[in-house]
Amino acid sequence: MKASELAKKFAINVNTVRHYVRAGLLTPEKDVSGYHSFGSEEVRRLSFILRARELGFTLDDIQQLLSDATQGQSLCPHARELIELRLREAQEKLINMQALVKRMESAVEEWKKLPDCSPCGDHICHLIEGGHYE
Amino acid sequence: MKASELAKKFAINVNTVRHYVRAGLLTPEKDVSGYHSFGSEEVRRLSFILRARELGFTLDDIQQLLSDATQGQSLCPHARELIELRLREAQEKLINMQALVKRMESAVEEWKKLPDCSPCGDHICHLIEGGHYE
DNA sequence: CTTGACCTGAGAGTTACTCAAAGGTTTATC
DNA sequence: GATAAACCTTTGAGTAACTCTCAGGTCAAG
Repeated sequence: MKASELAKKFAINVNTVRHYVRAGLLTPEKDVSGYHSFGSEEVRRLSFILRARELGFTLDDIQQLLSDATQGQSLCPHARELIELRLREAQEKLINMQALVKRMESAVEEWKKLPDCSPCGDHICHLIEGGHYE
Repeated sequence: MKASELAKKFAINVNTVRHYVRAGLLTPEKDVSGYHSFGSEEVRRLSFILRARELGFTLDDIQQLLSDATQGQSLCPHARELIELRLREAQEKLINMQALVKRMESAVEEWKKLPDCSPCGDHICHLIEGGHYE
């Protein structure tokens, strides 16, 4: 199976496949003409990668898990540790995003009540400069 | 005022100040020995930059707003357009983050019920491979 | 045999910093 | 006056996870 076929199978960009090859997450063989040849093992690895990605693991995490696995170690404890770390990070990021969206929504609301102004010596943009949205 | 003094005044990293200079957001003069000299205009610009950043504008957005302003145009309409765009983007990102955190939380919960397994021919890591968290 | 549709690896671009290296300046001390 | 510490500067690289582009090789059809 060539890179483009693999990409189509999983409905991802072919460049993403190549990116994973470059990063060492996938290690396909090569045919005589230098084309990648992905076998069923590589298909299974890609499926693992995509599922782990959906769970919030970084590519580095996934790389570690895969190399643990090929060394015959049980990677479940490692996976448990990692996801709890990534979960905490994601929760924190989520809180920040929520606060940002709230600030933006407030600003948009407040600005509806304010007129546009021409710039003068004292203002770059009074919408942004003022403390109106807090 | 030198870069380090400006950074201290706003409690930001001095490298951030330099980054804004490099990006053209701040345009300080130079003294005889080649040191940056930030005047009150630059202080006001940095204050604008930081406030706009808090509202979710990108540095590129901010650059545009500032250059509009120096060209004597009213940038309020532009600012309104931009923030509505950035707000929609942020809302979408927020929804994705919420879904991700939910998936992660479900996975952590489900995994508590499952034992670790040694890797065998059929599994890389059954925690991740299985459909247990959906 | 040439055209067009593939494939490859390598390199750059994205965001907003952050850090480090190499070298110039200033200040204090001896 | 020499020197060392503590500044400052510009420049280049590193971060995450792709995405895109480029130059060049391969292959099937007409």
